[in-house]
Amino acid sequence: MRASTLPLFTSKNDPADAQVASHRLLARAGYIRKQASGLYAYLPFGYIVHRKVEQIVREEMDRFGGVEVSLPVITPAALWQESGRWDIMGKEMMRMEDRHTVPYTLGPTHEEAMTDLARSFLQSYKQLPINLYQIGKKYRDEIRPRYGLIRCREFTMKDAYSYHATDASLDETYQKMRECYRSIFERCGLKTIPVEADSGNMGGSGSEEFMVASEIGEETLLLCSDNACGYRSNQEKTPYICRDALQGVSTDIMQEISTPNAKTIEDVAKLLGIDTYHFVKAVIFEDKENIYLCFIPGDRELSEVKMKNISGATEYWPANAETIETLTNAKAGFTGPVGLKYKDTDTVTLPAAFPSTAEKDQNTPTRKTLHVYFDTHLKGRKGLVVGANKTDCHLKDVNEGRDFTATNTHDLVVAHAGDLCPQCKKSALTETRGIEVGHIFKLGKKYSQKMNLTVLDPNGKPLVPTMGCYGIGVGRTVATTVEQNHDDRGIIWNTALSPFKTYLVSLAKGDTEITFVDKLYNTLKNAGESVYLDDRDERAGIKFNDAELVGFPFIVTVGKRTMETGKIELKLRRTGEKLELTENELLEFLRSN
RNA sequence: CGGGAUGUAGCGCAGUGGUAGCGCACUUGCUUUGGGAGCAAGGGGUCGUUGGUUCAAAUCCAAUCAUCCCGACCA
Repeated sequence: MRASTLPLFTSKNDPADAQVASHRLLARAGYIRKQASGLYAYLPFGYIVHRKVEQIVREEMDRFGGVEVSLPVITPAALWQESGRWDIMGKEMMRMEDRHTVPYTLGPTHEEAMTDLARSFLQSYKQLPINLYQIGKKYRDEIRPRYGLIRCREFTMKDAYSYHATDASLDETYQKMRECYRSIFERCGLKTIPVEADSGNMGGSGSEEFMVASEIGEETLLLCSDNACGYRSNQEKTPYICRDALQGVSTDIMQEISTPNAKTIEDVAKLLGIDTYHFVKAVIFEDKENIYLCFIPGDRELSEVKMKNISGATEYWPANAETIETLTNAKAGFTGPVGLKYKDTDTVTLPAAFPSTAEKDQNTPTRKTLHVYFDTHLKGRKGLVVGANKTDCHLKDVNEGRDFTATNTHDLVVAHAGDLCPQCKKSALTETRGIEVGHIFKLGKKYSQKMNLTVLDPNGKPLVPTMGCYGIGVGRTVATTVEQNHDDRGIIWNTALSPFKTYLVSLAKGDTEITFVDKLYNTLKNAGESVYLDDRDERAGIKFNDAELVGFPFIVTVGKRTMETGKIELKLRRTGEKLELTENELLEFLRSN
């Protein structure tokens, strides 16, 4: 292709809103252009790269047993109502109505749509397993789009959904997809870290995220410092294992102490000279129908992800001051597990002072239910300091099992670097930031069940298939590849993703030289080489700079010097290494690279 | 949704009440021509929008929209 046909859209200025390398370079090198916040147009080079990633994904998915289909971008709300997610998905779902005021969504994901398609033709276990995928646009009304292609409101995703008669079959496909994803990212030249992950409100069990390590990553990964162990996990998912399980020294009888105006754990810890580790922190949330009371070690934060997974809560908020006072007889900051007014068991239907605000039919009880959770690390602890459920008072020398009982224990707190690896239980965890580019997980029967997808099993009995779900962000793959492969002059593509393999800089003046360049260009093309000829009427410097900015792997320069020496100059974009080659040597080089 | 900031030419920016500017880009001509050329001459903006204050508003005030940053949420 020639620049006179397929122009460059490079710019000397960085866009003012670009914070990160991939955004800055993709914009400046003319690959993408912003149309609105989180919405990007792909210019010719950008779209070529995008299609190349899609094609790699397609080839590998096909190789590992995927079957490509294409679903509408718009999904009727009815399908989302069937799965129950219409109300659960929050404001990030783009919603719309047609002229008849029928509600739809611009699909943020397609579990429902694909399962609806699958149930239209799946009738027998003999048709399983099947792994259906599509490559298409997804929409999420992100609170804050940022980092160019890394966090958009419209983005292209490959999403696959597999259906299985047995868990063993699901596991087999899941393992294939693990292999498939490794292969995809390797072909793209993208180094990813596969980590154990939380499956969020998708539901399900086994889950692996493919992360790209990056300081701009929006997720935190915890890795075992012992390579032999190899444990890698999303912080959201990582179980907390305390490194030094200290026991409080005192086993004295529990006593009440006055702690006026000491509301935070830090205040009281300072007052008493006791480490926050020995405190019990109470975190209270409520939603329309429930109150969630979580007790965790005082030196830790509650993991809302873990809390959500355990409680099933979706739209909740921190309990307000009145709720806490009514619940505990004390102001916020003095809640503790000893002598809780309403707690006999772990879940209690509260009195009328706690009306449920859920708008349901009259038969629904109008009282909230209290759920009490303890972090496992509180089990068996002695010498604790806890809120006394009395304003300005705490209790010290509190022993679990004697003064209160931690039933309903869960892993509730956020793990951090320095905690013990939950796998080898010997080494400490270290922390890295990461960007998620792919995610595979075992979904289970959540959607197939709710959407009434059944096939007949060998005995002629209905069977609800179990599902897997596998996603890759195409734009994110492009962006993170640039994040990993650039220098101060521009992007550095590998041959698999580069819009063109060779950037042919023509410095030709006069008919002889121009004829020579045209001939070389045609020779390369006829040899099946992907080559971009910069035939613009520009100065050498501009062409060299643009060539390096757009980042094709090989830069070939032809001009007066070529005429004099008979040698063509080849520069390797990545290393900067220069070679002087004859035309045949050049052809040979390109053929083998 | 909370906190902060910014909207002036295609892009990047200056302009604190008195005739709308700079760099790059763009057009034309001449010179130059292997690492972002020089000279000359040009074109292009109802200063985000609406309202207010004022003899006078890009500039002050209000509202509104948009964009960006920090936080909470998410692929």
